[in-house]
Amino acid sequence: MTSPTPRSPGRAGLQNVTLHDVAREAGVAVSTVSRALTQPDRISPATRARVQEVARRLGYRPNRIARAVVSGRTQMLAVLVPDITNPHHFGLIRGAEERARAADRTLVLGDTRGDPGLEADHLDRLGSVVDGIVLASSRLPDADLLELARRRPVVLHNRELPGLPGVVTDFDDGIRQTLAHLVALGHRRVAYLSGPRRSWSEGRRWAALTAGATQAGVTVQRLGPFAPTLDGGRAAADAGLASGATALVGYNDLLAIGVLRRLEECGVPVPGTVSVTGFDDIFGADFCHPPLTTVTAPTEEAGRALVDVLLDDRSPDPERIVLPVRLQVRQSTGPAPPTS
Amino acid sequence: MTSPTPRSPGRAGLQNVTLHDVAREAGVAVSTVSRALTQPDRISPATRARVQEVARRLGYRPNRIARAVVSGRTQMLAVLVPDITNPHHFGLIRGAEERARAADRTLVLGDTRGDPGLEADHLDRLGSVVDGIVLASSRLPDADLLELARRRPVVLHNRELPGLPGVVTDFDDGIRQTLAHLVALGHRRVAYLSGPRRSWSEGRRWAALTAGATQAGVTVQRLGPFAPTLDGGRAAADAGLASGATALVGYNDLLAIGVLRRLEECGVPVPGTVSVTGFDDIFGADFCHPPLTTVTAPTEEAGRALVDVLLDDRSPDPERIVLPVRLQVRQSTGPAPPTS
DNA sequence: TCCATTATGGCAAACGTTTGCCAAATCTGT
DNA sequence: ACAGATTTGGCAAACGTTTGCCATAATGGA
Repeated sequence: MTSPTPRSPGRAGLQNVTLHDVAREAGVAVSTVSRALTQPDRISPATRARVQEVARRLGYRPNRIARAVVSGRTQMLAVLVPDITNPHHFGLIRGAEERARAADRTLVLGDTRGDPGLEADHLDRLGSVVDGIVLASSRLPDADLLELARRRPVVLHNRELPGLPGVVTDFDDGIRQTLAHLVALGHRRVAYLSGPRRSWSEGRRWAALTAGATQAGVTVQRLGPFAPTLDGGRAAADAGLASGATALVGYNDLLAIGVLRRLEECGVPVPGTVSVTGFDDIFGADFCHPPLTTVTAPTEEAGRALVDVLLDDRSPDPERIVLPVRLQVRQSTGPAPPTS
Repeated sequence: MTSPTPRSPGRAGLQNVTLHDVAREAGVAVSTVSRALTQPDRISPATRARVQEVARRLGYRPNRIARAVVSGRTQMLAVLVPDITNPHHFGLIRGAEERARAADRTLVLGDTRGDPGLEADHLDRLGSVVDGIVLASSRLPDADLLELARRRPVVLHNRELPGLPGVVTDFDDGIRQTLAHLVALGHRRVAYLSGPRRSWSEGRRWAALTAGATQAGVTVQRLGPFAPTLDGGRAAADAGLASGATALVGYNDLLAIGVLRRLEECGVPVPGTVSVTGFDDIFGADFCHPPLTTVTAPTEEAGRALVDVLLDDRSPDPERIVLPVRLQVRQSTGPAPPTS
């Protein structure tokens, strides 16, 4: 069973059997074949059966590209995340996929590496191909986003922009809970290990932190920015130690885990000397050493909500959903050391 | 600055400005616009400049769908992985993206969840859209893969199939190194915590293990199958302990880390009572507790090689690349306990 | 048996591009 | 100033579908 009759190669040599082939073989018009396959009620049972049989026998597969050129829809949705290797996005992706599948859409994923240039590039390529776009933690300027949204439905994750629908994690509350936890443990000097300055969530967390700090009467200083990665965390650990703070609030878990690793290497007891917290509750946060106290968010629900909002485009005005968070206390936080 | 003149909505209400619009505005033919933008040398500098100016002013974006319907190529490549949340695939994805970008292709990612049905579904939807497909650890029957390959260029990762190009990790050598390491530590009874039976790599690992075991004069038993996840590992831990083996070889790191967590909970010293190894060297393998001895493979290189092979389609015969592995010894393995 | 419905299938246009081919215009060398 | 070569831009077909519209065939009621 080698390759069968090498069908007419066409210009691309790829297209297999088309509606025309089926039509010719079945002795009917192209339109009849099309209808027999997509609107069966429109064609008599006899013809329909014959056409379907021929289509099956020839191994006909509809060309979705050609279909899209007339319908204007590809039934594909794009999800762009800044870092696909960040476990934080897993839930989002899974949730989005679940809903996309339920709505009979194909999800395509893209990784922007947190680079606005790459993000724009991806959008340029995908923009005219997909029916809608989920942008997670976009780093693009407001103007670009608005312009994009004029061409395609767009939903933002963890970025707020008047006029565009979005789903955001309740950062403020997460930071508030973290701070309350630390204060209850007796911490009075807190250092924030900041992430990418251009990131919306970074600004949001810092704002919440300063607000909460003044209210609770503790001092908080901002260190960094650091790369939101394990390596970034290693650098952040040193800065955090030098700052004299007794508690380090990391921009996210990736960074916080990097901090923990560095501290362990340096023999600094956690939480004995310094407490560490993260944000996201990613894969690994519960089995690093010590397990990380962090803020957990319902990311799968976020993914579901994002796709729901995207597909539910007959929105009166842009929908805005805020997802609740919860502080997951583990062993990386403890009472502040007695000194100070 | 609200939305500008709402352009003619068309049937889909999405298409923005087309070649026709630019042509009309610039007072030239559609074909001239097309050429001015894609083959600049073909058009006089004066006309070219005018057309480009108009295109820019109108905000023209080529419709890649329409472009694809004539060229037969979308410049998109698909990468399908069985579990996008498995850190093992990160390197592959990153490497593939790097090469795709270099070749000016767009990479779209799909998650099959290790389910042949979903995998087929994805292929059905993407098959007629992308120019080529990278299939990582495909669970599809051979026949399906061959049929798919007849329609689109396909490259397999960690699956061997005569007639199709592929890139595989040197499982045999990885298992061999693992076994040698354990034997050197004095282990004589080894248990293999197996993964999905349908997986090609599973069969491969087990074969290598039995072969190596008889040669080294140690006994090895196969437990499972277990789900290749953290939870699967928890179940595997209990089975492993009950087996009386002094060393547990996990199907992959995800499973092995699950084993470690379960053992820690149960207060079983690792490697004091039992040694544990994994495969893949994923994110987390170096900061779990204790850090995991595992086999590391050049996954980024795999990703690059896969795309290279895919694009280099003028293959005389299907290319087959085997990537070397290295045992990364950490603290989860140690001397066999003195008993026995 | 005849008229009025309804069911069925075909024709052709359309979607937004690219591209082969041709005619007109411009240039070159004498 | 003229023949030939080259450049420039337009026409129209093509890619594989979907779909509005029309003509014919089949069906129903009287």
